[in-house]
Amino acid sequence: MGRSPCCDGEAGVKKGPWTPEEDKLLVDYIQEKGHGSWRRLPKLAGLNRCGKSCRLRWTNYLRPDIKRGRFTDDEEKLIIHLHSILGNKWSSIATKLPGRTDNEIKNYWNTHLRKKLLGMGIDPVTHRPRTDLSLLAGLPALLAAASGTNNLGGAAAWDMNALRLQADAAKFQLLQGLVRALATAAAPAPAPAPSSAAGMDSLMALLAASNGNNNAAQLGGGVDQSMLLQQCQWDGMLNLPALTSSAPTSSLQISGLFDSFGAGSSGGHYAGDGLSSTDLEGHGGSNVTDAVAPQRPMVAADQNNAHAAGGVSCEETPAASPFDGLDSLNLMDDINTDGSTWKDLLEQMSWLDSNEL
DNA sequence: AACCGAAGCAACCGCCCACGA
DNA sequence: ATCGTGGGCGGTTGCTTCGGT
Repeated sequence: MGRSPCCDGEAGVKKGPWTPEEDKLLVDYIQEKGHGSWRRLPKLAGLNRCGKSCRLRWTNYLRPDIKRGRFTDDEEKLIIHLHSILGNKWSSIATKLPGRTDNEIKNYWNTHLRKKLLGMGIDPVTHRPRTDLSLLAGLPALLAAASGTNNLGGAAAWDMNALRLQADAAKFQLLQGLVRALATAAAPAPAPAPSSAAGMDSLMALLAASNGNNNAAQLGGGVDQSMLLQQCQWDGMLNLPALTSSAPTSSLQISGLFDSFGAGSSGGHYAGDGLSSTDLEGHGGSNVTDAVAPQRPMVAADQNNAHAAGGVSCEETPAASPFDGLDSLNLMDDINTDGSTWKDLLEQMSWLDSNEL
């Protein structure tokens, strides 16, 4: 059904950019009498605009409490965090960012943050690592072909970066599954949440087993497991509500696991999320930093992206971060001549999926 | 200097929902 | 219970600006 546009039948109603004179008419009228009925406002204010246009102009641009200018790092992080929970509920997100309008946040998301997340290998819709299995399935051949030359051109190099992001994403997903498996295994036990050391040991054992080789310190590609684990920890915290929604009995275990890991991280304590929409009530206004997402450890791709996009986390990551080692991530080493390593990984992932908690 | 494509953003469009008659 | 209206929302468009060639 719906209703007809408010300006239907109003021939000659002006559209397009507002002039300073129109702005003044609108501001003066609203400040003196309030907006009242938006439909009647244009005529009363002497504007040749439709009411809807007036309302939009006022709420998105002329309102005196609007904060203009560049989004701060904290605002960026908060938007990303809220979007991971609320989705495209821009008005809801805007209520947590005083002075920002839903339209402004929406535009900023579409033009900046969405690209930034994509560049980090994170799906901006699900906020999970991107895993294009069809691409991964073809990865061994692609990498083998790419490794056939030591002189990659620009396009080929770009492709390699994309492939590395996909590879990282696959590992993150695998690790998430392992964390869930660990939490479920621990669920029947009445014991308190595992300590950081105990949790780390258990995960290391699982990772070693899952890796299918005898080198417990490596998870392919020369990536130290503890580094990947912390990456997984960061990612797991961001996605915890979605992960635990299908396994409520183990959510506390998972939260505890992440809590204990997070307590010692350089980014400061960040409790296992478990954040509901009602929890958000306390995260607005001056407490913006209380609600921001945890700092994601940097990987090489992040640094490239942050450099290009004025990233939020690059400068704040200590130079001596253990994740600096990921700069040397070399996926070539992940691939056996027959590509069996990636095949194993994909099989492990499908096993995890078929045993969804 | 001129042209062109990309990026950014203000504004519009159409649908939906709440509410009152 | 139904219908019409006002207002709000998310998605999209198109203009402007910027940077590269």
